[in-house]
Amino acid sequence: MTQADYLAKFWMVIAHIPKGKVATYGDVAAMAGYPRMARAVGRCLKNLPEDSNLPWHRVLNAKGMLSFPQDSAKYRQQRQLLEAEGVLFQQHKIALARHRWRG
DNA sequence: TGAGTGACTGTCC
DNA sequence: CGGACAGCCACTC
Repeated sequence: MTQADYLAKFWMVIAHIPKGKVATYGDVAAMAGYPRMARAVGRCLKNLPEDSNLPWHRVLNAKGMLSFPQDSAKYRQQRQLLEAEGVLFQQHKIALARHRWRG
């Protein structure tokens, strides 16, 4: 197993998250077959090129919150993309129970 | 070479 | 509900 192996799997899992649904970093890692590799998922997204068509905005942390400072451009961008798909925010949190994707 | 860091998490107070 | 903590692993000094 190499780094490229799970990065590729994370990519695939994320690509399969349905519109209007979300998954946590841990979920993505587990679905890809690498439980406890949440951080690796984060790294994966961090390295994503701007022009990738990966729905990276559907991935959030276990608290149901975005992993960016709330006053950052990234936060606003991700939140807008999610709301555009019908994902509801309660203050700064998402109703995970309602939108969490079960592969 | 080793310590610090980070788009993280589950468990245990 | 929140805070501390130990796993986790590639990357950067």
